[in-house]
Amino acid sequence: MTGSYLKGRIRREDIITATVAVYAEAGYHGSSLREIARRVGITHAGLLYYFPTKEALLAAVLERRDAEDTERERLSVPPGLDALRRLVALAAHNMRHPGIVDLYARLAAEAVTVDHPAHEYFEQHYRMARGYAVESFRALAARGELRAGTDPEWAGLTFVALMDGLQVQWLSNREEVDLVGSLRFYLQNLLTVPLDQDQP
Amino acid sequence: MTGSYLKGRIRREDIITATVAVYAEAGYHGSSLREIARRVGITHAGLLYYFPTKEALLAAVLERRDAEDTERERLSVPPGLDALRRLVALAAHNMRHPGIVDLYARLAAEAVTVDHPAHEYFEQHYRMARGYAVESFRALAARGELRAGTDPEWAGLTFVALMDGLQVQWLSNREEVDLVGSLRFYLQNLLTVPLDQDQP
DNA sequence: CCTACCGATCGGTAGG
DNA sequence: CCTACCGATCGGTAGG
Repeated sequence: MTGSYLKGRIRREDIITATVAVYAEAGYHGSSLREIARRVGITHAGLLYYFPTKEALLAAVLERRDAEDTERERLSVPPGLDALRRLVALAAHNMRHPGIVDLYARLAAEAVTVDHPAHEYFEQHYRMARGYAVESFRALAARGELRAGTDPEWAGLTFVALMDGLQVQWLSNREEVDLVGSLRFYLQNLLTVPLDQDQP
Repeated sequence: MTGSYLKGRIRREDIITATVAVYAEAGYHGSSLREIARRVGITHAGLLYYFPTKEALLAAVLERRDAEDTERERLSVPPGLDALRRLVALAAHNMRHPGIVDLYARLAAEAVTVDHPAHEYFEQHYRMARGYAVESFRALAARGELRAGTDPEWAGLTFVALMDGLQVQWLSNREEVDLVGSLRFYLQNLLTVPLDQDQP
């Protein structure tokens, strides 16, 4: 039996990987199936054999990201100081994979239009991220580790927005923008305890 | 004499206004000269009589924005607390003109690619904004109005990034995101003096 | 400013 | 998966 499902699964993964790269360079609307297919070494019609429409391909890209996030979530800590530390570590990790940062910055900006196929995805994505951050700040507040008068709602909202805003600036000028340092600065300003430490 | 320069100038302004709206909806790459022309009531070839290429039209859009900013600059205050207040007021003003917020969020994200025709514009734009914010925080620090241990460099960088990040989130969900409140929350957290007050 | 056109490119389909 | 094709749309030009 030559026809193995495995081969097709690998092909799909290859296509999605190439798609992420092309989206990062040109955005969703600016990308063409032909360019993506070229990088995989097939024709655009061949690509459409695996993903029937351009939109289905976008959905697959977002689904893979969700799957990765869920995998990470499984290992993840409950909301709190460690959770915020982990988000900073995630930002540091992203800086070593600029393509992913590119992709999300571009897609998120494109998707603010309600009729964009990824609009709902990002709305939900932001809501989840905000919720996680807000819960973390609430946990800190309960332990008296949040500065007096600091509203966990505001803190969570601004923290998530800051992560995104910093990423766009960092993309456009990687020398002048210290992404991780800025996040740490921001967090430390809200805390009554040191952000680091406690690990031997 | 029927051929008045005035008519042409007005036409150009009309075209730029329509362009801003279309960019906001579709981004630069996603916009077509035909759609822009349609809104002005001419053909796309007619549009190219006024702006010889698609890129020249983009340049005109950015130039007009710069002109408006310069006009505002003329009335503007020196770096300091009033300057930061004014930036918050600008954000509040932008919320009443979502099209402009849309336009800049989308263009900025598109333009992170080095070969984008607006790349240099945004790099310069961010540098200026950061510089203005940093100078403001420095002035505050000199007057002892900045919290102890707060680095003006970090404060300026994060403030500008926060403005941008909040705008994207606000665009995607205008009910749940309080843009101005978040900015005020952030600023107040860095200050030793009340952000408001002092005006009768 | 328009009509009329160009070559290029797009997403998608038919038919194997 | 490919070849071959479709209709639609793109930015730009010629020629008035």
